[in-house]
Amino acid sequence: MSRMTTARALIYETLETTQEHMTAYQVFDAVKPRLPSLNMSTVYRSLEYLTHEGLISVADVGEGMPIYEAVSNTHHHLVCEGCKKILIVEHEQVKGFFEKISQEYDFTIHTNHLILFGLCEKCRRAKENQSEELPKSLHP
Amino acid sequence: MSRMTTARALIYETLETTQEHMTAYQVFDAVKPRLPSLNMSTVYRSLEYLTHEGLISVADVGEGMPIYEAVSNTHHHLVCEGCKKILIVEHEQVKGFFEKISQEYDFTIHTNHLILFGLCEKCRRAKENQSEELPKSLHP
DNA sequence: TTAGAATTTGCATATAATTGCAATTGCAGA
DNA sequence: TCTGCAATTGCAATTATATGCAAATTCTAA
Ligand SMILES: [Zn+2]
Ligand SMILES: [Zn+2]
Ligand SMILES: [Zn+2]
Ligand SMILES: [Zn+2]
Repeated sequence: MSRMTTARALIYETLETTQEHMTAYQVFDAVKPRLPSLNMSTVYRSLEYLTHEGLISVADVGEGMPIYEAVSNTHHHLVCEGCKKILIVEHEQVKGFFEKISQEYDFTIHTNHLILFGLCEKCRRAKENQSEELPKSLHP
Repeated sequence: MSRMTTARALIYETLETTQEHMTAYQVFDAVKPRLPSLNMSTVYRSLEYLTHEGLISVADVGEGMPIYEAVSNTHHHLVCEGCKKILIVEHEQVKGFFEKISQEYDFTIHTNHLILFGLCEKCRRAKENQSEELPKSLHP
């Protein structure tokens, strides 16, 4: 049977308290003082465990390492590929879509932290003022 | 200016021809015979480049390494966390949602390969026949 | 063509993440 | 409380991915 050990509890508590996205290393740095024996393997394994239990979520926002956060108020993100800004999307805006897909494909969706990439309004405008520069050999 | 080099072109061609999801290593193995000097660093850098150009897409389906594929017919996936099965979702089913979010947040969505995790119908039923087993200390 | 500038590649190295295994810890039952 | 089993952890080693830099390649324009 699986166990909620000291390491796992402290890691979860940290994410829950911080209420911020943290990388595995940030979690390690935050918990280490309270659990000096803590090892990076344990951090990785605990994060995987907590994710699997649905207590935290992990997201790759394309900049370096994946980030983890406690699952409390379900939400999602828009990540701008231009300025790297991360916006929050309320679950309310996504719910309907999930339900539709669930029904259509008879599939229960667990994903609770959707990451959508694209361009924010500012970056889109900035880009419109440049001529497209495709690699030459791919030009029509 | 960026260049469509031999390595990049062969890597893209491989993904385009195969029409399958491939890991970085599978791409390497497939291209190496035609370009013996090929190096894994180049594979990783080329895949990153092609992704950035929007020619291929990358997805982490939770099983081992990320997988790459040519962007041709836009589609998405449902990944069952029980049996690991990967279903295809037509873009038609997603389009409306993307448009709604785009308008609501004034954000141009580029994401073209959405991965949603959950449970397929079979695995959901299988699970319903088990008593939930939460870690003891988290029980209410 | 050919020279020169700019980009990309290979290689070596660094960093991130995973895994096998023995030691430790947590839990259930006596 | 104590005992014994099973799950977890630390550590070392492995694998996956990223990066600095010099050499090679590609492109441009003379
Ligand atoms: Zn978030
Ligand atoms: Zn932006
Ligand atoms: Zn796909
Ligand atoms: Zn399934």
